[in-house]
Amino acid sequence: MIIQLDMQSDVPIYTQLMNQIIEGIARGDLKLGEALPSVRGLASDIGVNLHTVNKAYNLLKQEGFIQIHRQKGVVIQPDAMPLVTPEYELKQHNQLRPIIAEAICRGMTKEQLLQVTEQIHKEIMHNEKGNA
Amino acid sequence: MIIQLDMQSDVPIYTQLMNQIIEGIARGDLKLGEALPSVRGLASDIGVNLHTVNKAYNLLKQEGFIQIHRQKGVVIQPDAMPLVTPEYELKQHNQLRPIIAEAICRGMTKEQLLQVTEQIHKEIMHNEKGNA
Amino acid sequence: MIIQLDMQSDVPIYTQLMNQIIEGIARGDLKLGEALPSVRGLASDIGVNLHTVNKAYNLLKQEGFIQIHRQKGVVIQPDAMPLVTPEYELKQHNQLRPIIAEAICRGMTKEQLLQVTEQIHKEIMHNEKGNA
Amino acid sequence: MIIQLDMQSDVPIYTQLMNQIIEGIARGDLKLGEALPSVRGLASDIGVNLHTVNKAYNLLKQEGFIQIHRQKGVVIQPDAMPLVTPEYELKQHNQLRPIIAEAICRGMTKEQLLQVTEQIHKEIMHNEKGNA
DNA sequence: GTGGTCTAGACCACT
DNA sequence: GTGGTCTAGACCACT
Repeated sequence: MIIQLDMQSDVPIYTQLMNQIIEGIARGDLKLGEALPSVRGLASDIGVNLHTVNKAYNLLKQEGFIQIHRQKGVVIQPDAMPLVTPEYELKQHNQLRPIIAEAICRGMTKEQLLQVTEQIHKEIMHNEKGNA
Repeated sequence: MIIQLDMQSDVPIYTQLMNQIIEGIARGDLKLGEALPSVRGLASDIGVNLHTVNKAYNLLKQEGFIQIHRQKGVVIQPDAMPLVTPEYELKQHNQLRPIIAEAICRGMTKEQLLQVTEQIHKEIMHNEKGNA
Repeated sequence: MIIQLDMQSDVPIYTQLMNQIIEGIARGDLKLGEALPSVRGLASDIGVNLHTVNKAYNLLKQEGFIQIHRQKGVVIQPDAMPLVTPEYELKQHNQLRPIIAEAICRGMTKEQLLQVTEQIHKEIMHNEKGNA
Repeated sequence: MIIQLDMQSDVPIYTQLMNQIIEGIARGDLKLGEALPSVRGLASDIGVNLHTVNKAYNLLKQEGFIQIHRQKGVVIQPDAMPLVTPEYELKQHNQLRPIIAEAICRGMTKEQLLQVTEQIHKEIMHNEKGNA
């Protein structure tokens, strides 16, 4: 999978990394149980410090997206993705709310908003290679 | 309008302030041309640093949501809200994408995602006092 | 509160730090809502790197023992300590089991084991200064 | 005796192995003088590295739980288990202390703590096949 | 070779 | 002044 980072962005690199990996899973580029590059391997590939990759991996592990084995390395969670918990619903709500509020201010209709959402959903699922 | 801040959150206070004001406009609590409290007034009202309110106001001005006059003070943009520019569309896209990707990972269907979006849209518009 | 670290121990420093703070709360030396030293302050006080303190603080925050405010600094969770969750019970069980098994091997009776437990409990609660 | 390893756990495998064998002795599944599988045999049985089994066996030997003979192979210490030495008491104390401190923080009473200890003791002794 | 821990040091965001 | 992020580099534990 190709990781694309924007070093100018004010989104922390480790967050961008997490997002890229999560999207990789969503679109099926990364299959459940599939191996990810080692911390040092990925770090040197994308030209960032090992600790930055480590932080991203550890947070993904905490949230249940990946497993880290001390010797075998890192794999996408083989059993099942984390589910929609109440905590997640709250987090998602808090993330979406200001985005939707701004859209309303700027005159987007509900229909336009839903269309954008659907469009992004399609973009992600489009290259989908089938993730169980 | 009542400002609700979460001092525990890791969302910067100035960002929360911006979000609250933008949502206030979206729901019609804040009308076009309406006066906002002075920097000092708001800061002491909600118990935050002067610089924090200042930063929020300045960013809102930059984005075109408010006007700041030396004499008249701060008012919601009287003429018209900023519109849906290509830059805004890009920003919105970049904000929504990782949220939608995570939702897909966790097994939310497109329909559930649209429902959540519609639900939040309704929440914001509900207390609407008419600025459509 | 005095922090005592054993630099020779194979228990990671950040874990020792966590343990010391948790025991400080247990014995009432650290009251709910009380301020803890800043990351850098504590690091220089006890002669370890800032990142080591940071890791301990962040894990304690994750588990709900402390709150971290970006500017105000670090405080013991003011509202209430984390409770006995099923996850915690499992963790505790897994920690205690091998300890108890070894004690049995070495010929300790159940009574002796309970006595040791009670003794340590008393040691911790002894200097207790009253924690709500 | 059945060895149960958790490859996901961050407890090192050699430690898990040691714990399982010690618990096997505690519960009487492994009798004094009883033969243990060879390093190679056990390693291939449970699918772990030779060195891992070796490390576990060597540490168990150091602590006096097993004997390793060039010819006869590995046996549970035939004469008597290691006893409660001052060093062991110190180690046990250091292991139990942070566990008990956290339990106190989370609001467990002394009685609940003793109950958990007793419960685990019973779990281990229950399948006991007599080596009291 | 893998991740884990720790250090030293820098710059940034926030208030 | 506070914590957050990132780098460069080292040694260790585990297999």
